[in-house]
Amino acid sequence: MSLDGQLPPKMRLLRAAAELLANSAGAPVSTRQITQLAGVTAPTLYHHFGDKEGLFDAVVAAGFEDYVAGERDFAPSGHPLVDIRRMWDNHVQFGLNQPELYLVMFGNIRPESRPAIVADAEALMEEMLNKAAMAGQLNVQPREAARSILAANVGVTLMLIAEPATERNLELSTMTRDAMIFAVSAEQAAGAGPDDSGKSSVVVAAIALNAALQASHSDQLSSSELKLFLEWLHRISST
Amino acid sequence: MSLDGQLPPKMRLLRAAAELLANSAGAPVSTRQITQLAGVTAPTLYHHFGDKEGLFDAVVAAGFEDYVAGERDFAPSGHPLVDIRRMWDNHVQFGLNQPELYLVMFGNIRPESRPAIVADAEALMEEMLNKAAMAGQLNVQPREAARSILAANVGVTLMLIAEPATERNLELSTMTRDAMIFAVSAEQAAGAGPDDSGKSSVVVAAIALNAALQASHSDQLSSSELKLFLEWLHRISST
DNA sequence: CAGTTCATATAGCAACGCTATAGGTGATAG
DNA sequence: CTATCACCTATAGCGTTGCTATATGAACTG
Repeated sequence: MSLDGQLPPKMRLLRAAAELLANSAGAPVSTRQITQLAGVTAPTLYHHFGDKEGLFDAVVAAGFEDYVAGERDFAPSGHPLVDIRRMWDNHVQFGLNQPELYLVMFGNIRPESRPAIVADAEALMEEMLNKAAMAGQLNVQPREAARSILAANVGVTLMLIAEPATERNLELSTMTRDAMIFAVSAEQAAGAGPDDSGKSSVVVAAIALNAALQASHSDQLSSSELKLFLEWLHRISST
Repeated sequence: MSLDGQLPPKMRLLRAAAELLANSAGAPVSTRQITQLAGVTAPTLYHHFGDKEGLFDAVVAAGFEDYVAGERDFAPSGHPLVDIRRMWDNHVQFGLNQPELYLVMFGNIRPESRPAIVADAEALMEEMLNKAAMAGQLNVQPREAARSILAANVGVTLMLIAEPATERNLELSTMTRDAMIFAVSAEQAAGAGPDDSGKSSVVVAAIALNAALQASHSDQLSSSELKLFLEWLHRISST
């Protein structure tokens, strides 16, 4: 251990905190661990950061710099809504790559006091949505859209973090993402008539059979009916 | 102070914890506060609940009972998607009415270990979505839809709780809610926009069938044909 | 050189979650 | 009625937490 390079103690504290935060599998990180790893005693921490939370805020700010930098790099694709998608995915990836850091940033919720970082993230997304709005691709006010999308983004990321890593299904993210983006985008209302050309007759049959399945007691279903049903559905699927 | 009625200490602990949790404006609640208010000493707490977290879990379980009861009361409106909307709103209201309790339930995220309550809430919503699926109103698998909606629901509620009460804008909730419900509902698409913005009604029918078949119990499920059938449906509906 | 300021260390406080141990209470068995 | 035993609660205290009052060293400034 010991980050005893010749760096100033302030830096060593930052790095120690970041490292411990990144590797502490869920367990809380104590100031004593941090100061020990930094090769420094307690008052130094409080001299520079005032607070344990102040130190964490500083770590978070540094992490957020990277996060934002990563965003801006590949941001201007010309299609704002595509950029929003990337932004969402980047957000989720950031959360999954550094869950502890992410939890300090977005998971430390307390009533009536929200972390400053949330406002920053909101502003970042609003800025991007503004471009979409100017391109006439937005259905609602950029600010409201940003808040809404970010809320869903955070919710999804938190839920993914809480899951065992083996079970994590990113489809939860993509599905929610597309739902939110679609909801705020202007393209949606395009051509969807209330009553379209009518569903194909095969599908109508499928729905009818569905109703029959629900209504009938299970005994009445012969295997031949099921076979027929299978055949029909098979034919549908190949169109 | 003192909840020294003649209730058993276990109850007094539960009530003391609930009360302190409800009124502790964001500040953490200590076991000493709880035991003092309950007129009891520390070991009693640990005898009955094993843990501070165990006690909180018990409080949460009680709160969740109320929450679920409130859901089921006005649930069966005949229109599952309407019920989902109510469920969402009820969730948000529950969070805003008892923010501390809510934060213990849904805000206490740790990597790789999610609170049991989340699974319960997910199951509750999936159950409701199953009805929608059987009515052919669903676009995706009920489970995925439930996870997605709940994630957004939690995200929105957390964000609202974190905001100063005076600034809370419930439109954030309604907007996100409608976006999510619309996204999973089958009514949206028909022939909208660029290609795959909506799934074909074939998939909708398949999902409905899948839900219906799984709901009808047992006898048929043992048939190998049915297994094949279900498997095949599953393959269609998860595209 | 004296004075001031900044940065770090010594030592320790109050509060935390939790527990080893023991005492008290009620029901059941002899 | 006594003995036993399981259950419940209290006394006292351990180890750790975030944090600080105070003191010491170093490094500029006059």
